[in-house]
Amino acid sequence: MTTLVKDMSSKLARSAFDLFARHGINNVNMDMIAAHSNCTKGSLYWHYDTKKTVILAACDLYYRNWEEQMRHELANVKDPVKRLKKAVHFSIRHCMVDSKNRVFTLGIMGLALYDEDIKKSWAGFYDMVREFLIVLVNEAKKTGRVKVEDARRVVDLMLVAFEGIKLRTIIEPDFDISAEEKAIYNGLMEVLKCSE
Amino acid sequence: MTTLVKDMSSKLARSAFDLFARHGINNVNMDMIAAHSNCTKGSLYWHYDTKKTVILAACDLYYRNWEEQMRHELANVKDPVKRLKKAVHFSIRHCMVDSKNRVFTLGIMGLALYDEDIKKSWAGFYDMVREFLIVLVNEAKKTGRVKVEDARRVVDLMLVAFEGIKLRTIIEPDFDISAEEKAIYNGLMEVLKCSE
DNA sequence: CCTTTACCATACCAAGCAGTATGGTGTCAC
DNA sequence: GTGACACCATACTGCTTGGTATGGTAAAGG
Repeated sequence: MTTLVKDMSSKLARSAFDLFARHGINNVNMDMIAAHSNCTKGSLYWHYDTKKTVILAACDLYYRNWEEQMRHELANVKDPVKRLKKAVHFSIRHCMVDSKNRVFTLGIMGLALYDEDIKKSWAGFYDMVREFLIVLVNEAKKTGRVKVEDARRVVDLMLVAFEGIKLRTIIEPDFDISAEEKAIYNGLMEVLKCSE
Repeated sequence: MTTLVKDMSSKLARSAFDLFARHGINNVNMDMIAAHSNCTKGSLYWHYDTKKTVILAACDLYYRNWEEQMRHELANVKDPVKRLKKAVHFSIRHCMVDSKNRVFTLGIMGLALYDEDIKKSWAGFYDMVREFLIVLVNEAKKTGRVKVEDARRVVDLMLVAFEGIKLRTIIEPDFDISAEEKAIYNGLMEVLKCSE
């Protein structure tokens, strides 16, 4: 029986993202995505040419979600130093502590090793995040309360440490990332030359 | 025609490592490994039960190689601060700048996402490296020339930044890691509170 | 000398899964 | 009312690749 759904593409992408984030991208097949979306594999292929296009749609969903929530976090924050701190806090909570987002993005990194399109997709998001944080660091620097010579350099270092901490959760199951949130925040802020 | 080889297991592991390091682990199949080793797939399976056991053997080879070369690097270095510096320098050259080792270990990280045995193998190596560096930092601290409160904390941060920099090479093809070697070294030494 | 090990050449299997086919119905827009 | 779109149920294909089978020979060890 036909079930017409408005914005079916988005619904499928969201459904796919949920499964990818819960089980790991490589443990999810197209049959599972169709079943989880309450439609048939034929319908899924009506909207998406390949599994890769589904993965890329899930990526876009993730990027959009990050932007939207980051904008919301900083909406009523005027002070540049506070904005920077809140941005880092949010990133830790959203991309690291949130296990679904963490599992998804680690899976994307794994795929980026072998697939050019997925690599470019992630690189685009990574660049966007970096430029965004560089702007925040430069604004904080203008206040005189943050002593940073090269905003780009400290943001780069902070971001690689950030991704490295996510990797660490793969190999250390006992690494309680929620409990370590404050220590992680302090470590990353120190890298940004912005410690209390 | 039979070709008997001494220490065939090691030869196969080394051959496999070479292919994994050159093409990426997921792009290498058992037929390729047999061909590259100048033997048949039947022979390969005589020595190794599964592809996974081949990968784990290649890991052990990598770990052994790291230990051996690190020991060699520090053989005639007595000064604790010099030993720490040399260790970090060597790690950058061996695990990051060396593209084969970098490709191999990134591939292992990708597999560790989904396979418990590979995860444990890598975790074991990671722990060994960490404990080793903590000892070096503590010895350097004793000289009074390195101001570190918590050796474990700074080594952890340095290691996650290290792994994060490797990830960055996946998404930034123009990131010339050899050219950046000095900047990377300086950044990591700063994290270790050991900058010049 | 006999048994076991260590290989060989070659074919084969299985299994999973991405992706396609097909004949259909319901919905929507004009 | 008609054509295009958006789905359906179900079967099917292809294909890659890990892993196995089989009957063999050469080398090694006792």
